[in-house]
Amino acid sequence: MAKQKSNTIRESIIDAAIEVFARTGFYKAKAAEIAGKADVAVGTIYNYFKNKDDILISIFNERIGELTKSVRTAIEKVEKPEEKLSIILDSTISVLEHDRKLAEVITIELRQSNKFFSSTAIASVTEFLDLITDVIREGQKKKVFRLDIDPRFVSLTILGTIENLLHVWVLGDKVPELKSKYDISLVQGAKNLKLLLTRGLH
Amino acid sequence: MAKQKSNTIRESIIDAAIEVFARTGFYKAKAAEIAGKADVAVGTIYNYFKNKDDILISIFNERIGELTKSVRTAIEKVEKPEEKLSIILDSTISVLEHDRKLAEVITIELRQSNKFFSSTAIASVTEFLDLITDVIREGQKKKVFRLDIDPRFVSLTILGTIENLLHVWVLGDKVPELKSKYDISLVQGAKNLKLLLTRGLH
Amino acid sequence: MAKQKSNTIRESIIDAAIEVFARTGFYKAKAAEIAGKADVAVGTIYNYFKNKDDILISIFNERIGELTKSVRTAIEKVEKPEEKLSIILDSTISVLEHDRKLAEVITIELRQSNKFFSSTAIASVTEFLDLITDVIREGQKKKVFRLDIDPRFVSLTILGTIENLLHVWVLGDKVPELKSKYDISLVQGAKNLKLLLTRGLH
Amino acid sequence: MAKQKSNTIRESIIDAAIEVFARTGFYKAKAAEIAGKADVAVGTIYNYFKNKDDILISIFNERIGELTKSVRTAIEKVEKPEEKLSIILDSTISVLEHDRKLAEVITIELRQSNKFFSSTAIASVTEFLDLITDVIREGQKKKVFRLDIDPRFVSLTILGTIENLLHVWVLGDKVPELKSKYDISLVQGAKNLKLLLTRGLH
DNA sequence: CATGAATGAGTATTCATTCAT
DNA sequence: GATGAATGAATACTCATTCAT
Repeated sequence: MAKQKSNTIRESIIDAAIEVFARTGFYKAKAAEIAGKADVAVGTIYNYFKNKDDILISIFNERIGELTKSVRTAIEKVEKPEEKLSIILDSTISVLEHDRKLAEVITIELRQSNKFFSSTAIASVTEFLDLITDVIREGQKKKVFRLDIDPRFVSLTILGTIENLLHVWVLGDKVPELKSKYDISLVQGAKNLKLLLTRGLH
Repeated sequence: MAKQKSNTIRESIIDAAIEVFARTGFYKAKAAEIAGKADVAVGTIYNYFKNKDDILISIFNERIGELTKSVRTAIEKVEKPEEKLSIILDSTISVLEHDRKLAEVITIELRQSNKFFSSTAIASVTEFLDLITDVIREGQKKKVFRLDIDPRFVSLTILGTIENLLHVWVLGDKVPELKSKYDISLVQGAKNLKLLLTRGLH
Repeated sequence: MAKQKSNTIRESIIDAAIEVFARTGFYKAKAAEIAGKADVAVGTIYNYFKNKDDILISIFNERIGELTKSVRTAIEKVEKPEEKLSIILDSTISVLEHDRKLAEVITIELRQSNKFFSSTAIASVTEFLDLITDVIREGQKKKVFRLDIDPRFVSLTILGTIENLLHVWVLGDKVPELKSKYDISLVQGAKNLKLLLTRGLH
Repeated sequence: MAKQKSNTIRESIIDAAIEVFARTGFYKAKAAEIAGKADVAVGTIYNYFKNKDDILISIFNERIGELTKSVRTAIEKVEKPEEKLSIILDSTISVLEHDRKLAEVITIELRQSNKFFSSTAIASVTEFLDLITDVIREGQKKKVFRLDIDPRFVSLTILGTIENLLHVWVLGDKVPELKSKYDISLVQGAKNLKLLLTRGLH
């Protein structure tokens, strides 16, 4: 019960932080505002997180972790690597499309925490990358994917593409010039990416 | 002569800023340290730049501008879109490979300025994206590239891939775990990207 | 209790500020020195006041407000306008004579805040002026004061005289030349002012 | 010729400074803006004045000096102390009414220079006060003014009244509330002051 | 655990003044 | 004398974090 309540408070802090980080940016985000939105006292934040960096890293680890986990589950019962790849793209896009604030945090704010690169967060990304890399490797082993392309490279391409699609999407409102020129929906982007990979990988 | 000297001072400030931004991060970069490295007084910085943001944006605009320009020049005399695309990748990678600090700034620091997105900097990126998009469009018109892929999407993919290759490269020293797993050289990356696109776009 | 304590802190900041403003001048007054004298941290000042201007204006409003209030109370039970006027002068002088630091702030520092004139502070002065103006008007209505003099003018004269008496008094120590020539005590000044007005207004 | 030119430059700096001080306030006035308005280089200011304080003090000394001098000249040929007093008021008001910017500087900005009180400027004011004091003393000797009022007090009253009339006049545009209530023209103020003194001093 | 008042380290920016030309 | 680029001291204010209640 106490645990339950604690979890609730922790969650509301994280939710508030996502919102504030997304709008204000990590460095300009104020603990007081996060506390206000979470409806707790400022000090309470520090009962659940070591510091501001810790909030950002937690958001990242937990949410990316969830994403990776749900994607992994989704491809578990599937056999064909091509199909797995397709599902990875679809489910990733789907999650982010329905949690725009999270997408904003990931895309824009992630790199703003100085301590980020020395933290466990890098592991979260690597885990996601590994998921893709493994699928490609498997496909190569099964001879459905060409062998002359580095599987790790493919995962970097996929992640990079998704990041930029998110970037344009998220920036859309703030930068009309960009939106008018490069307004590709996440879904359309995913479709294109599949087209490119399908032929590019064979 | 005075102009010459001014340019020299401006340049040394920019060089110092690139170095400091890359190591410290934009937000933690101190004006005093930039001034120290540039061998000028703190106040002198503000004779050449409006504020810290202005330095970052200037670096970006000028350097990306140069990159775009040199890439544009490189493909000018070439006819075939496939060849153009290949040259774009090669020259981009080549410039960045020989200017690691620039790569660091682009990759890590670029998104740390809040004012970035409301500035002219977005135009610099767009210009680079447009360059690629136009080549793809041209290829589609000439029927050498498939028509069912959005040219704008391709430029986002290419940019995203380059960004992540840079990211891994630049992060390499700081994050050994990542390096050991995803250590792909820029050149190797470019090669892979060409392989992927060659078949993926036809 | 908490409220009590807060008031105490606020008061000690105001007291410290009065002292520092009076000695250093508003613009040269350092937040750190005020904090030091008030025995609080610098940041604490900003928990109670928006900025330096706000301190000055608060001092002014509150102290002048008290003055006006005490003067108003003093003349409440009195009937004759001449008597009221006399009491106004006496009580004003009396308050200021016993709070020299307040006198210094009013005299020397008051006009040093740029934001002063667009603030509520002007209302405090006006209130004091109105008090006098009303008494004069009342006297005119009762035909004890001549009708050919503008009541508002009289209040400006009285205020101006008090200001200059304060000025000379306060400056005395700093400027010996002035003191030796124009050393009129507040009480002597008030006496003279009454003599001037008694006949001048009839 | 060189002297001529120098004087011209010095004058234009003073004129520019009066304007800038009056609008911006002494502390916020920038040397660069004064230089700009005076159409000289920043460094040139320092060929004519020791520092910013020196400009303000010079303005004060010279202009008040001129005022005192012209007032003194005006009353020279007059015999009666009552008439002298009247002329003092009229000419003072007249000068200030036609040089509003100077009035602003005198009224609002004068006290903002920290070094003011230790300078020669105090002598300028004293000189002006003495002028009035002497006239009153003379009147007392001639038995046209009552003897029970301190002549020095009278000069403080007159100066204080003029200051406040100026203050209201000058503040008029900035503070509508004050203007609507206490809008007395300088001329009307002078007239009232004469009425008050005529009877008050006899 | 929750609170939120108190803390004080930390820094971008300004601008009067200088001085080499 | 005139210039104006370079200087660098000087400081109000912020805000993450603490800790007594």
